[in-house]
Amino acid sequence: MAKQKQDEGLAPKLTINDIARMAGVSKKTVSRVINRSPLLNQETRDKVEEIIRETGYVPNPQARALALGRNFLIGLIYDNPNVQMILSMQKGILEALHGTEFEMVIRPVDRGSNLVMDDIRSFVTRQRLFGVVILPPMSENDALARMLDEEGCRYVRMGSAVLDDAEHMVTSNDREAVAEAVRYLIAQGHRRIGLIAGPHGFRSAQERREGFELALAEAGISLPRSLVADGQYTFESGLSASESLLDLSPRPTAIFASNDEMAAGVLYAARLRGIAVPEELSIIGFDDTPVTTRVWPPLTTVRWPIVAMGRAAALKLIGTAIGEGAEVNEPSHFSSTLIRRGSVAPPAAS
Amino acid sequence: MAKQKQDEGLAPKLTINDIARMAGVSKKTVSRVINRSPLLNQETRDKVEEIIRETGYVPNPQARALALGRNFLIGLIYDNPNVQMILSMQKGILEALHGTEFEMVIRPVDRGSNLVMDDIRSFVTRQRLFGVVILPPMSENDALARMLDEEGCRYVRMGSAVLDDAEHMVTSNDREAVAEAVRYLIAQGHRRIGLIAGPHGFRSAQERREGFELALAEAGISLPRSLVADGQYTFESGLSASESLLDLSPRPTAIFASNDEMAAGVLYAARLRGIAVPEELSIIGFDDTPVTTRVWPPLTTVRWPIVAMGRAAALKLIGTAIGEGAEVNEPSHFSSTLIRRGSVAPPAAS
DNA sequence: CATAATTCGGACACCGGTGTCATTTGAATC
DNA sequence: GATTCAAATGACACCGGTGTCCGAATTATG
Repeated sequence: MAKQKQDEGLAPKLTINDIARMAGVSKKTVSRVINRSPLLNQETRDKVEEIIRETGYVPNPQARALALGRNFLIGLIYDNPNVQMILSMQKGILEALHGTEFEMVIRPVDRGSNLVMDDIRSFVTRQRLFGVVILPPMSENDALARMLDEEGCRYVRMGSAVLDDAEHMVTSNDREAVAEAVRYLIAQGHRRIGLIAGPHGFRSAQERREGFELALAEAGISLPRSLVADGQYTFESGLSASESLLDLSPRPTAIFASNDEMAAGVLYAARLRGIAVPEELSIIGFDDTPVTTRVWPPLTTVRWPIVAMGRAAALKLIGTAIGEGAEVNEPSHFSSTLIRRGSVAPPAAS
Repeated sequence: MAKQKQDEGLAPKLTINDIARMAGVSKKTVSRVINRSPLLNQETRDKVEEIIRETGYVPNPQARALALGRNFLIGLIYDNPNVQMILSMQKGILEALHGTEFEMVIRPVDRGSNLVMDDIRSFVTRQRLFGVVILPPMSENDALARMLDEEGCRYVRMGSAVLDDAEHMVTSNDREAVAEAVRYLIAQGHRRIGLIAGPHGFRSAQERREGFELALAEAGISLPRSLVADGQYTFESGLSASESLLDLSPRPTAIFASNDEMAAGVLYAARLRGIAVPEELSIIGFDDTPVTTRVWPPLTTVRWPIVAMGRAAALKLIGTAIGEGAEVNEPSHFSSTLIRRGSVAPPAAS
């Protein structure tokens, strides 16, 4: 049982009382300065601010949290297997939070577990989170959004389409981005184009699929069921899903995979069978993760601005708090771009 | 200026006073039960615990943080470019923290910025962090450790070797792991083996280099300077560093890259030059990141148990707090294993 | 110039826990 | 049975902020 021996000779922390005494005002007045209360004499405000600056005083977040009944923490909730996306999102959120009093806490949850809801509820209520950012596919869960509303916890949902809840959405337009990618394949001369779809129940998977079908329909190309394979957004699933496509005769001359991991799986499968990419098979992925440039040939893909979206999400949450209360009721919409690398070529003359 | 309208009809949060009233004891007694104070009558303890269980009462972390002058947050500090490692580490830490009252907060810092120290100081003092985990190479910064000591902030340093500060270290033995990998190459018949080293100033880079040299020395193989190239632990640096090695005549028959990203760069460079891997060039990397299985051929590499190390680090920090006060003064040491995939073969007969 | 209206600042309670120290209780000792 | 002592519990201040409400100072008005 080690005794606690703390605070040996540390610079004693300044409190609001110290500042009040030094400024010759009451602590409440200092509090008003900190919180930018409008009903303050400019002189008083200047005086107190001066002292705060000189002393480098910073209010104790724990005390504020207790008094306000709300912590200065932004939660990040995800049940997503895509590490790259998660880290980019963290990066964006941290960028927005940097220099503010907010910190980010993270809660990965088990997709499928039926304790998820309780887990998240206790997460947000115990820590009295200021707000949370929810990543897809969890963000598509309306029950979760309702629960957060009930608990009085702000939230922003990242998504690939505007759901019923525009006010809380930060989105990218996956459907149109995929359509553009597929139009590019068609422009190169491809007609037999395979799709590796994402998992059922993922909104993004559906959006991407719709974009795929849209581009084909525009060009009057029919899509036999055999050219669509189901994947799980993982490398392994992309690898096995592509088997059925590559067994087809005639073989598709191009494959769109609904994310990069699966696209890497397609590439791997092609290699195993000795199919040359891009000469005999063109591949396009989605996400623009680093893997696209590590493999050979580097993969053509769709890039969506994850970091920027993370930043936007965090700003949307804390915007009111730090006094940038602009257009907070609009969904924030981002668009994606096709990144052309080496995995697409015109189909071999057949 | 939106008004704040909170707590509409939420289940009012239970406080320690409620529990005290229900149990017919003082709040201090309830506090003692919560904190497992030893000087409590067993009967009283049981009665209070019973009520706590029934009501599902959870103490307010903000209030505890204020009263104790210490928050229940574990910080993760890194200046490391390796996303995969960071996420694995997060995973390990979160695993250890799950079910406790602790949360994890993250602080990426700019390597090189001279504000780093102040940034971290304000991070740990403002939030009154319970403790922090520091990832390499930042973990090798002794000045940082001293500063944390001064501030009374617990810390654990992840590293590839035990520094002067064994008590706070969680380590893996990179040197021995690399030596084993290189012995494997030698056993396959390789004699001209190139090294792509990590950046100067990284302890892990030095350890890996030493392991490399050790294995060569054991086998009586000399290491000409030309067989060593400097990298930065990035894909691009691996790509360019391997240029000089592959230009050599005679060319090395194998290359050890100090991490997987650079190994992927070597593979890419080989592909650009039409050098067959593994027939004409064997490659071994380090870290066992997913990229090793995405490329062709899949890369032989060294796996170190990052998740387990993250878990160990977090447990080491909170161990005393949750009453598992075991061997906390020992460094926790982990060992790595060679993962054999497809990028190593005996050298072509020359 | 007296009075009312308005603005500004302060006293005090409170958020929900913990530390200190005094008090009560029961058993042990003489 | 009175005294002593240790163990168990409680009263109260305190951590460092914020909300409420009221009084003082300042200005506008009659």
